[in-house]
Amino acid sequence: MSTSKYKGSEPSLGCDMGQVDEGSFIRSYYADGFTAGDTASKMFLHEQRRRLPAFKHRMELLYAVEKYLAVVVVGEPGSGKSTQVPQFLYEAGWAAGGKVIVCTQPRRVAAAMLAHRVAEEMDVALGTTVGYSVRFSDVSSAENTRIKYMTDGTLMHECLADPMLSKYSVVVVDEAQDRSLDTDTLLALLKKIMKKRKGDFRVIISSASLDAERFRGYFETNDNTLAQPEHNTATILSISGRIFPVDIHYLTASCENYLVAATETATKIHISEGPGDILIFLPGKNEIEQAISTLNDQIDSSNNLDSLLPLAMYAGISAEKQKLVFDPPERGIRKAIFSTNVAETAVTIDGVVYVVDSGLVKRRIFDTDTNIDRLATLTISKSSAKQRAGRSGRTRPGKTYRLYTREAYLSSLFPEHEIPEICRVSLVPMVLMLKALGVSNLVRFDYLQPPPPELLSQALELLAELGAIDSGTGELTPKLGLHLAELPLSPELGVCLLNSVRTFDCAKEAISAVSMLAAGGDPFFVPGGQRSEALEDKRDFMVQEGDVLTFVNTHLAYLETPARMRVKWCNAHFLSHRMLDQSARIHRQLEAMLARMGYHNRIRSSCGRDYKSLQKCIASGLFANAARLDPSDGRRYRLIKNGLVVDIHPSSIFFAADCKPNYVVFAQVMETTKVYIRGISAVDPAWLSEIAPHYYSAKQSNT
DNA sequence: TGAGATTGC
Repeated sequence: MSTSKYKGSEPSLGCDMGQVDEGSFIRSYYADGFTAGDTASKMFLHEQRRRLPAFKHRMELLYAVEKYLAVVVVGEPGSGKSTQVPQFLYEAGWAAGGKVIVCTQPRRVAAAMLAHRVAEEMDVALGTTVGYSVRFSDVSSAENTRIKYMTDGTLMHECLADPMLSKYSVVVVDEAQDRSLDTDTLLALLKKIMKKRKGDFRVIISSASLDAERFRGYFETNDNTLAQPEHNTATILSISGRIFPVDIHYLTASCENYLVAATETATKIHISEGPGDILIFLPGKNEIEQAISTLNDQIDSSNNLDSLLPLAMYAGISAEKQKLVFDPPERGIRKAIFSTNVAETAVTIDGVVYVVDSGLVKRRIFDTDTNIDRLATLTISKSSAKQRAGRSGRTRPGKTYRLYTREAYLSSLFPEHEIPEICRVSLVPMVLMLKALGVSNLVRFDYLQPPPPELLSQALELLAELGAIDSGTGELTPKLGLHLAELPLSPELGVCLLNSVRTFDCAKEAISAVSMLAAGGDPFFVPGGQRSEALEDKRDFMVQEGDVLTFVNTHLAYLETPARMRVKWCNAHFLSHRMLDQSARIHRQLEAMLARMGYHNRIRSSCGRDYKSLQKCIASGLFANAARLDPSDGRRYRLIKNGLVVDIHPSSIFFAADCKPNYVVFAQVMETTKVYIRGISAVDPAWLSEIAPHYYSAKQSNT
C-alpha cells in the first residue's frame, strides 16, 4: 500500500485458513458438488479430515470428556472443531444405547451447513445418522439420528418438553463466545442438568476466544460425588487453528469522515494492490448506500477504476443483490463489498483478501429509564476488530486497514469484548423459560453472568402486567404463562394470539397480524426511482384502521396468491417477498402450535369485516403500548405510560394522514433519528380500560 | 413531518 496515512503492521493474527473449515464449506458442498458415493471424493474427504488440527487432539479430547463432566474446547477458526468433535464422540461410543450427541450453533444456516458436511464425511444420507433441527426445518429422525446439529434456541425450547434432556448424552455448545441470550440461558440450564444427571451427561463448551476460564469456572463444582477420579468437574483443552498472517494497518491520525476514508482506502487498494476482493465494514444501510454512490461517481469520472465493482451487503438485501455478493466476479473485476456486521460472523464471502474496518457498529440499546430501545452507532470491541480482520485471511495472507489509530484501538475506547446480551436486552424470553422450568428466585439464580437487576425487574413487571406471572406468588400463571413460554413470540404478541382464539374469535386475521409483526412488520419497500408507483400500490392494501390491519390485508392477499406466482406478485406490488415468505412460515407454525395447545377448532375463526374485534384483540396484547395524539400539535403522540413525546414512523399509513386517530396502540417504539412508533393501530380509549383495568386504573393519574 | 442492526424459538 503506497499511502502514507498508514504505518506499520502487527504480528500476524490468528485467523481462518481451512480448505475445509466450517464457514466456507457450504460453497465447497454446493459448488464442487462432490457426492458421498464417489470413491475419489470420499478419500479426499477422509484425507482432509486427518489434516485438520482437531485430529491431533482426538485422544486428548476423548480422555477429557471421559474424566470431566464439562470440557471447554478453545479452538481457533479452521481447527475443524465444529465438525470433528461430534464425530470423535460418536466413534468413541457416546451415542450408544440410542443416545444422541447434539451440537448447538447460534445461527440456523450454520447448523444446517455443519450437518450437511458431517453427513458427507461420514458417508450417510442427511437426516439419518446425522441430522439437524432448526426452526421451520427438522431434517432428523427420532429413531436413527445420533449426531444432531441444532440452534441453541431450539435445544433450549426442548427443555420444556424434556427438562433433563434425557435423549442426549453430550451437548456441545459451539460459538459460546457469542454470548447471545439463548446461549447464556442454555448454559445455565445445562449446568443444572449436569448436577442432576449424576455423571451420565457431558457438556462441551466450544469457544474461539479467551473466555475459556470464565466458562470453566462456571461449570466447576465442588461436589466430589460427581467427578470421576479427582475433585475437578471442568477442564480446558486447546486446539490450534491453521493460520494465515494478516497485516494490520492503522491510520496515523484519526479521520474526520470515515465514509470518505473508506472509499479512498478502497480505491487505493484497487490501484496499488494485487488481486483479491475488498470487504468494507460500515455501521448501517444508509452509510453503505452513500459510500457506494460516492464510489460509483468516482468510477464514472476516473479511467483506472473501471474494474472496481461496488456492492452492498446487509441483512434485508434482496436475494438478487445478495447473489452478486457471493458469486465470483468476472475475470479482471474486483469486488468492493460494503457490509454491515452481517459479514463479521453470520456470512462468509469467499475471495476477500482486503478488509477496511470503520470500527463502528449499530446496536440496539435498551434504556431502562424510559423503557425504550435506541439504535446507536457504537465503537466495536477489540474482539470484533480481530474478527473483522480475520475475514481478510481466509484463503491466503491478507491485509486489513483500520480507519482508526493504533492509540485509539489500544485505548479504552475499544472495549475488550462486546457486552453480552444478558446485560443489555429484554430478558422476557429468558424469564419465561426459567419460570416455566420451575426457577422461582431469578435474582439468586446461578447465571454465567448475572444480569442487571433493572432488566430483570423490567421483564417481571411486563409479564405481570400481561397476566403471565401471578403478582402474588411470582409464578407463571398456569395456562397463559406456560403457553407464552412455548410460543416463539414476544409476550405481547403471544397474548394477542391466545386471545384471538379464547375471546375474540378472529384467529384467521390475528394469526396473520401476529405473523407479520413477528416477521418485522412493514412489507412495503419504496425504491428511490419509483416512489410514486410504489406508494400508489401500497394504497391498494391500506386499511384506515391502521398499519396492522393493512399488514393483515397484504398477508392474506399473499397467501391467496398461488405459490409459484408469489415472487412475481411481490415484485409487481413493491412488496418484500423475503418478509412475506417469512411471515407465511411463522403463520403455519403458529397454527400448528395453537392446534397442539387444544385450540384446533378455533383456529379457522374469522371476524370477516368486523374489524373492531380484531382491533380489540390487537389492543389486548399491546395495551401498555398506547399513545394519545398531542392536541396542541395534531401530529405527534404522547405515550400514556410515561408521557414521552413520540413521532409516527414514515412507513406508517398514519404518517401522511391529515386526520390522525386520537388513541393508538403500536407494536414497536425505537429511537433512531427520532423516537418513532410503528406498527400502529387505532383504538377506542374505552377498550383500554375495559381490556386492562388493572393497568389503566393505576396509571390514570399520569395522563 | 421523511426511514432501518442483527439473530433466534
